[in-house]
Amino acid sequence: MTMSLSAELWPDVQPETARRLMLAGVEAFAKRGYHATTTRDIAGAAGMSPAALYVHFPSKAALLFAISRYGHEQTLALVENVVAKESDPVERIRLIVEDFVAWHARRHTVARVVQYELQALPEKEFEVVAELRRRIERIVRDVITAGAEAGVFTVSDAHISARAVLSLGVDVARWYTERARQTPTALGKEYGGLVLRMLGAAQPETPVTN
Amino acid sequence: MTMSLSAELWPDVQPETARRLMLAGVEAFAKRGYHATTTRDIAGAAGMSPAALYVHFPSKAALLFAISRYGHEQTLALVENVVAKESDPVERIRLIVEDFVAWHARRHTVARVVQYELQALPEKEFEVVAELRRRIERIVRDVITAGAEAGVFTVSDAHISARAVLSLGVDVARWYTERARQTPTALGKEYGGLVLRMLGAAQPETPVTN
DNA sequence: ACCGCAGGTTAGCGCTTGCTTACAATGGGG
DNA sequence: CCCCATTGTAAGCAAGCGCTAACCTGCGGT
Repeated sequence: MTMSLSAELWPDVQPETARRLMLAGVEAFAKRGYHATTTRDIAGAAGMSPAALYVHFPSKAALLFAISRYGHEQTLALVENVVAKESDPVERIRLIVEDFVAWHARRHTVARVVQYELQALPEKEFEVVAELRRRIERIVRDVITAGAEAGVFTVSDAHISARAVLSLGVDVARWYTERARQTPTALGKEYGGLVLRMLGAAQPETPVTN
Repeated sequence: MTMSLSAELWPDVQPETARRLMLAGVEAFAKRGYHATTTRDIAGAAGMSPAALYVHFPSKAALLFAISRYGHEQTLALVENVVAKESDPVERIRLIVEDFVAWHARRHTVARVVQYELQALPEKEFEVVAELRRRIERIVRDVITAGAEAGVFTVSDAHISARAVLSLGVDVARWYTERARQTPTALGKEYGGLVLRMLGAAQPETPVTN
């Protein structure tokens, strides 16, 4: 049972035409940036007339917000999921990084918009996603703090460490392309190992897993 | 002997008015993005009429290119400097990261334009800075490879490791602000320690300095 | 058979954009 | 003393922008 990419990305957006517009928007925003993209570009790429966009979204900014919000909710869910399923700080960080990095690689087009087109959001909409971002950062920081207190991590500042961990994941969206030599999953595992060493976690026999 | 920020950033650009335009451009591009910035914004911020920009730059894109090129040349020079002065791979990486991170923090406004407004450059101009970027990445990768062959680093893929090291530095430009709790220099030292652990370098007595 | 509405189109409005043209002021060299 | 290069301005053009008004069309419900 294959499904369209847009249905996979935004399963609960109806109708399918709205999803096609979001997909066209994501691709254009990721490649050229929000402000360099015209509503005609988006509608044209979705195979529709310029005015069709306004049947489904009140403005170009609202389309960006829909994309940005869904993306942030997905990454937050990812992180929350790990914390819910696993309690060991080391494994929590490993899995968070694996999933976070893999998502930013597999969904690098969406991720590029999510991470780098924030500033284009109107103030109110920006505040909504900013709150989601704070929750993500807080979770990572708390896991690191817990690990440090348990003695399994060696860090001088959980704030800075959390930033560094997220930086590694976020920046993947900037450089990853389909032609990369590693699959998203493999890259996630690799980065998981790098991060654990960075946090001074006790090491398994093979320092970096393939 | 104090000097204006613009003279400090671009000492060999003449006349001073051109530098003021570059400074206004940097600030606007960093805050709103290239495409959301108008030539009227830039000229206005520099205290001039809209047409004044075209006395010193043939186009808005040429202004961006001047900013981007200077910035890339500065970071490349930084990295080349370390390699010229130091030969031990561990110290090379430590100093590269310290300087690279400190630059991205201290000059975060310029760095934001350098790292995130690339796509707005016309193709020819983009190719010029892309070549500078490749040289930076190559140097870092070569140092890591040398360290791995000397047995002082433990990495499974120098390509990925170099990307990760640069990611940490680049991403600083995205989140650093003047209100950050660490000075650029302190942040650089902190990140130097994190990176050395990430690369599996043999550790001094205190794993993370400061 | 008819309605109403969701979802689409064509045409175009009012405004802003990057950039150009024509012209003014200033000041150092012959 | 004049000349002209340099550095700036005022005014405005052609194109493209986000968005809207007015209208068309097919279809499920009664």
